[in-house]
Amino acid sequence: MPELPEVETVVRDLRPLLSGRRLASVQVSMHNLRRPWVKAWATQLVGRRVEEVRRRGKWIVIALDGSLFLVIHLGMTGQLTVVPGTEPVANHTHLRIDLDDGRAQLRFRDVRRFGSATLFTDAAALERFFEKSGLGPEPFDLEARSWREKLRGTDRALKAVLLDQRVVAGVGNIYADESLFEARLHPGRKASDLSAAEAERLRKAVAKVLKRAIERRGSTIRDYVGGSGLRGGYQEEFRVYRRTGQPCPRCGATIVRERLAGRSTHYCRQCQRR
DNA sequence: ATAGGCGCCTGCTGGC
DNA sequence: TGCCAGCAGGCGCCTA
Repeated sequence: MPELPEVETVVRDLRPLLSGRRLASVQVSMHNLRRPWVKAWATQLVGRRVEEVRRRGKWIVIALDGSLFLVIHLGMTGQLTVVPGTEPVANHTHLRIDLDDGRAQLRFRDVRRFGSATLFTDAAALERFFEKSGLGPEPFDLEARSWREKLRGTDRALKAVLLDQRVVAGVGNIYADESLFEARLHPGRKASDLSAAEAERLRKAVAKVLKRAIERRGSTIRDYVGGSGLRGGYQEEFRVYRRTGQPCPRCGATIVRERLAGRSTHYCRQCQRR
């Protein structure tokens, strides 16, 4: 699911709803997510105050007082919302945390359970976690020179490079395809073959596409909703993703789909030449 | 060290 | 209508 624009939307939605609130009772489901639940969490979380809600790549970080960090990844089908506690509990809801206003509840729902929730007990441990995964720079902070060098240093296909969270954090299958279309680059092009101008075009395209998608509150194909349950709107602006067989908005040629880097990849053969 | 493939899960869609 | 293959916003582990 959720790539950077969706996660950013969740974070922006949750920030005013969670900041300053204290966590009350915690309930976890019997199913493990990607990582098993740790029973001790429930007691560790109770009474903590939310100091900050932020994003790093596709990770949501809820910073609590006492240097505790609840870190959530939405995987493919994760939903993190704050709803009235009286709202019926949807199936596949794995975590519920009551807030101290006595009415609202933070809920984590994840049908496919590819998501995760992890608790870090100090800032250094959280930092080590991101470091160990090699999480790359945020796309809006990408420095032109290091980006160019990074591309020059690998023979992999552009599609694979964009999906690699170590190269740039937050891009997934939708926005990789949309960015490559915006930059008029074939997804199968070898990164090392790009000219400096092409590399720069791609860097700008990624930022432009992600920025616009955030403005539209991300893309909802099936499961994704923002922090207050609202769907996204960027799917209405897709130019290649999931548009196989339809005309290219730029040249009218037919959009094709191919398997690349193990993922469904959409592009225009006319505008995106090898 | 790097790149590719598979498995983890559930649910929906389209073809027969 | 039913069945089954294929597909889905991701990532981590295993191989070569």
